[in-house]
Amino acid sequence: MPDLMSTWFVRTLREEPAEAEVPSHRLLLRAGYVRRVAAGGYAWLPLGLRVLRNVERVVREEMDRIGAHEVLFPALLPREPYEATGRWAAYGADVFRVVDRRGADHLLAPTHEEMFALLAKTELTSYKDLPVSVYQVQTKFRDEPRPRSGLLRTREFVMKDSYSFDLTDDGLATSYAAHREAYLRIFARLGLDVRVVSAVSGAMGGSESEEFLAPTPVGEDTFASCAQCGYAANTEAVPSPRRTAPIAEPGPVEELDTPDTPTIETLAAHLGLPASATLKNLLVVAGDEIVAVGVPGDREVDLRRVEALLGPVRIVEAADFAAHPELVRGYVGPQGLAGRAFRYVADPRVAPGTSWVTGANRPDTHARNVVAGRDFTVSEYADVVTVVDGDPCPRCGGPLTLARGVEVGHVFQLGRKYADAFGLDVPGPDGVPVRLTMGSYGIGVSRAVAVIAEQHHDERGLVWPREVAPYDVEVVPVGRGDQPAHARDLADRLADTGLRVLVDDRAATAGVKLTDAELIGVPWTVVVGRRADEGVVEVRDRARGDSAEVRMDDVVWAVTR
RNA sequence: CGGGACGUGGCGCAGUUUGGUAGCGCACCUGACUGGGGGUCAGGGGGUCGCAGGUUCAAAUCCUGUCGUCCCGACCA
Repeated sequence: MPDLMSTWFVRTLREEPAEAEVPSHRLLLRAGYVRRVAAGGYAWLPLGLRVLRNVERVVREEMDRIGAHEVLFPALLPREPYEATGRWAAYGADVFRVVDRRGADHLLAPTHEEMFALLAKTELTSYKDLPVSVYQVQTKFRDEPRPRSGLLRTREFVMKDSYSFDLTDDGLATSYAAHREAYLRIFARLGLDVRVVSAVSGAMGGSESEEFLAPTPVGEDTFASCAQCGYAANTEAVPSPRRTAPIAEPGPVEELDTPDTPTIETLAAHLGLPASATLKNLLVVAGDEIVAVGVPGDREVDLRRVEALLGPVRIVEAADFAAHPELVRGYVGPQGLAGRAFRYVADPRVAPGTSWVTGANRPDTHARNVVAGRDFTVSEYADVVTVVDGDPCPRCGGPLTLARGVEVGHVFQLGRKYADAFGLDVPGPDGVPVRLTMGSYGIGVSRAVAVIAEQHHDERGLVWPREVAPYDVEVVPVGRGDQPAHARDLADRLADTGLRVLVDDRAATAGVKLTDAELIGVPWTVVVGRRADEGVVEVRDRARGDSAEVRMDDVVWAVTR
């Protein structure tokens, strides 16, 4: 049976909701797909729910195709398993915690690695049970610091998460590859343009990890790609090139009188040197330790990457300088840190043998010919700089291009982190216990709906890909004569063939109905108008924007071609 | 959490500077006309001005506090 718009309780909005900035948010609100309930919380209205279900259907079909088994866990989980892996503490403020009437701690699950590992522990009793992959489509909760951009970043969202269990590293690689392929099929079917990029694993732990980023200007992630060799990575995962040789044989360290040059810009201007010849030293506080981070002066320190290395940090403040008189604000140099207890983390460009102009640890004084490995020691090399457009590709050296994207999927080779935490073993063929290895794989299902809208819209409204569209066809009667009756009749016939049909039988003007049809974005609109009595209607293709006059008997053919 | 903006009928906004009858557009209801691109005319209903306290003869407007929302930064599907 076709659905009738006249009986709907949902209305389209003529004006832009003030709260919405990004296109997907604006259009999903205006077209009546969702309504906001709280910051980062949305109600799915009938149209939106149909799209969400379609995305879920595609995800399930492709997960089932690689042999994964669907289950469903609660979102409300006990504290203990998360204690075992250390994530009760590690997740910090990002997890919603609830206390029950007996005073016991629970959490609203941000992800389910622990629970699936425990399920595997009780259910998998032999090497013969492996490999196996299990998944669920389930609501996740994360107390995001800042919900944003409508459905792109919410505090409650639908995620497909799956987990693979293998006996060997090779097996894990195979399971990982199967998921990766399934993800590519899923996103292709959803009509999403995605890039697979190398990623850092973050809170999940594990080694190999790739993100599926959907390029869009409103994306929160920045990724780098190389047109020459196809390399692509989240900028947080792009390694810095190691500078190989010093430019010339450096002389001894020489102090320079450099008054009023506390910044790299003022210093470079004063000396007439490029900023890249200087060594910038950023001091951060990690825990109760001060760590110096050294990068070429023309580079920005990426604090996210520093935090990936050191945990949460803050930039030193006046009080820290007061507590450490040997640190001269604006004139810090690593040679002065030698012999003191400071950790010195440096970009690989600060390679042994390279020579720098840097602070002399005295007010208004810098030093030149300061050589890494001779005059100071780097305690640890790490990728801590912000990657910029045009940086060399770590694989082929070609120029990298930066672009923004939204993460719609992420695949991890977790390894044995969770298996170790729970003692996840099964007897092998020889009866000796084998420690399992895990992978974990996520797709942001509700986010995908927004990202599809982000990638598929025009100035008139949404333009859904066929597979996820709430309906296949919208039938719009225009005219007061026999058109409404013809429209109902045609809609019934279309629905009988299995098409999902919406009829705009509202008592509205043609303009309102046609404008709404474009806003709602169903792939095909059938306008039953002037020539309905002759059995001729107009079939419009929302994506291509064209239309054709078609005999009513041929509409099914026209919209399924 | 740091920075910025904003809370006034369902939606979009004005009114706040300089305190004095709460207003406009859309939407909604009734009637008539119109009928292939958000149509016209006439009539109508609907608002604790986020909340609490304070100042004042009088507060949407001034003061204090508080809650909420959005945007920019640090985290993730």
